[in-house]
Amino acid sequence: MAEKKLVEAITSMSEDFAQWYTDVVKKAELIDYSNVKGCMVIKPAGYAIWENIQKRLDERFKAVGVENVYMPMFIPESLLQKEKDHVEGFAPEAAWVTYGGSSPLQERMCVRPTSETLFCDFYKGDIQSYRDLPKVYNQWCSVVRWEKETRPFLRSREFLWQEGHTAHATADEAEERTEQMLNVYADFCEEVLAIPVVKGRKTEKEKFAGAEATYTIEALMHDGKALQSGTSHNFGDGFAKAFGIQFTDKDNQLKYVYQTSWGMSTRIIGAIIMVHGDDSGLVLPPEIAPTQVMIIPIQQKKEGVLDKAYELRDRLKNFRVKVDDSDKSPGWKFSEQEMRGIPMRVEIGPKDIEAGKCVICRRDTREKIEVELEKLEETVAGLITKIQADMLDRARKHLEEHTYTATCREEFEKIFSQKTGFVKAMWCGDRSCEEEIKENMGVSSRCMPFNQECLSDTCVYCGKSAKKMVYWGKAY
RNA sequence: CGGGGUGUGGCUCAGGUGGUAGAGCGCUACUUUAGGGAAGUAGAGGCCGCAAGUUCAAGUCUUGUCACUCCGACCA
Repeated sequence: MAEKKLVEAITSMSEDFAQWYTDVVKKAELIDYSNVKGCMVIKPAGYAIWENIQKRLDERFKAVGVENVYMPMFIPESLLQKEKDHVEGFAPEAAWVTYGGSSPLQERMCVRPTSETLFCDFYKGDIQSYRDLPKVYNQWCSVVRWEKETRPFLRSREFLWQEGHTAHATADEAEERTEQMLNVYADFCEEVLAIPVVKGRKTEKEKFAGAEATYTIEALMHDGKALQSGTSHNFGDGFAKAFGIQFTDKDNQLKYVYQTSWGMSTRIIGAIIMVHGDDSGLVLPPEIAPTQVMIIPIQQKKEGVLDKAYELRDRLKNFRVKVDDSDKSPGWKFSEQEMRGIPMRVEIGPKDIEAGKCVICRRDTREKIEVELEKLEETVAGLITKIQADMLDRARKHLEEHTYTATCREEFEKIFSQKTGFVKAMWCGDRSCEEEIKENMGVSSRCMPFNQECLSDTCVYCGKSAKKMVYWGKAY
């Protein structure tokens, strides 16, 4: 966190975290509010981040055999209704199309809130033999959920995401794929976004509508609230039975397929903001930053300064680098670079040129480093790696320092009344108990982590015998 | 879906008891500046969210309506 706030336009985190978030989103020019309620205009700076996320995630998908497709954006009502739990889960927030031009439709269609039903309908006709399996498809698209309260990136009525949908011959294979994709997300978050996550399984109450099991990665924001950052669902053969997706196996028996789905959305940009940002604005990990280095000329109208800046840019062509040659003052440009979260800037002015040096300033620590011009490339390369690693370390430290343990109800309630973060505690496994915790304490189960520990023998809330260790927290 | 708040230049807002529209910032041009949001001069920009009503006269009063926003419940 920044010690000193240099830009007045951004509310400090400690004063009002929600306002800070909005200020950062606006000042970094990631989005603009649109006149369409609950929808946002993603501006170049924001969309470029999403493009990098797409690129880096998509290459990881391809490496594990995923193929991209595109499905219709409309779902006829009858199709949506085929799986009972699924309809109940999504109908309340569906947007309906009832007219085509001026004539009413014979059957209304919803704008996809998610595409399980479309993939199932397609797979039903496309899969006949075990030779057609597995299907490992993904689509990049937008979906619509009629949210009542919206916030940039975290919750909007339309958002961008990818949704993977697979079909397999066996339950084991489906389970394997579910876990594999969760790991792809977790690795992506840590290695590319520098966001450490807790991997685990959702409780029955929190799982996806229609799923047999939902796995999740949970990240912890700066204010101690949790953000579900990616999910992977194992559907078993539930959807296959509802939609009649059958294939003839090697033994000439007709069988139902086993399915999975998994997704990550633009919401993850909210996580980047709230995990790494500080009081001066956005802080982007170099791996995902659309611009990694901003070169800022000082006294740029002096002979040779701009030329030198362009020369440095050309030397750094292996990185994503730009020169801010606008007619603003240097101080303005510094602030601008910081609000936008550009990982480092290179300051170059007459004094530097004379001394054969430049000044590099890291965005994450604001440390200023004097660098010999001959060593520019290697210094920048080193800093990119260093900043990325340091950001992950700091985020991990924050996660660890805000993860508490409770073994009795009194302790459990005390922690949440005083602090925000994750609380690890044992749970009996009863839905009613979980609901009571939500009701009385305002915290939900985030996940049952894969790394289980036995903290005690009894449920932290009701005292019955404990079945699972759960991460609890307030969530976005 | 329940509760609160706000609508006046691009943005943030000021406009007691009704009298015909203002400031700061931003924007445009020029000049001087330049190592942490520089300064001067000159400009451009508003049927005051919308619709009725009261009145000689409505940004201001009445009613309705729409939009946005915040806090809860529901959700990625």
